[in-house]
Amino acid sequence: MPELPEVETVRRGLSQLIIGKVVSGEVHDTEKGFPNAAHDVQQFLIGASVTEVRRRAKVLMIDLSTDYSLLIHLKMTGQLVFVGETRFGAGHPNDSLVNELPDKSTRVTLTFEDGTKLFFNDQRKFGWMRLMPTIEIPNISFMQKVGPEPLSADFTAKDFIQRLARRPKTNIKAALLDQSVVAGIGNIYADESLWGAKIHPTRLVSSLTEAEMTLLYTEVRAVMNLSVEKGGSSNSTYVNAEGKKGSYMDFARVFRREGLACPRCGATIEKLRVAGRGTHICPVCQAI
DNA sequence: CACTTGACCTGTCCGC
DNA sequence: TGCGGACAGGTCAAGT
Repeated sequence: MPELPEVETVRRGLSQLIIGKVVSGEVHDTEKGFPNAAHDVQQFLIGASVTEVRRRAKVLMIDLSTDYSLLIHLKMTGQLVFVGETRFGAGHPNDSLVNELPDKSTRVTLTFEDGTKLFFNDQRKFGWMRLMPTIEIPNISFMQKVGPEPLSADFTAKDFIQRLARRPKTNIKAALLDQSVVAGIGNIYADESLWGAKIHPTRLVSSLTEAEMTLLYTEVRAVMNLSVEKGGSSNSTYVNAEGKKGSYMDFARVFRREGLACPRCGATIEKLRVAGRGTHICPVCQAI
């Protein structure tokens, strides 16, 4: 899925596109994609207007005037695509989506009173959308355990080091992917950050020096900030709220670049398996 | 308890 | 061209 930069890109897009819109009675869903009781949908979604679009870690929250929210996790292949038939001109990438959506991956379709639509698509069906009272969001188990936002101004290197210290016997890649340590890092940005800090992904957290962890903190933030700026990374399924792809992969230094030259030292990038995930490294820069 | 591994799904790509 | 297996940006439950 979409990691923090991709979800943030979707959030920014949706903020521009759907705040103030009113959900009409035309809501289509599948049991898997939208498992809320029908009476909740009727009472708290239909007729509600969108007041805010928020993000915490990789979870999106669409707040409604009924004091309910739609919570959405895109997991690996989820998309939230807004289609406004009159909003985009001919030739705009969104234009073709008017006729392409819904498709077989569409799990939920929301229609607004002005005729525009929001599609929740998910090829692999790992993602979810859930309607719940806004005030109860902080109580769900994920929100209780999720770590700090890595790009927030008050997240410091000291915080990062202290939180890593809670997982001393695991490898650093698994620790970065652990959402209770820091929120929002996924497979792409874990690899990119470790390359930036010249740390081998199988190194145990307890073996890292303070200087290495401080550098890793800087790299995590730099990589995430760059990706947010570039609209995230796109493989085959990720698109933003307007159905467009992000360009971070043009800037990736190791992720999915196995067999190519390391941009720093020229050695050949390798792919291995760490923490059950495909992992990309420069064997020279990131020697154990 | 801390940590690792499978399961959840569908689609695509790669080797035989 | 067909078929089997591995793999894909995440998270949780079950296993050691």
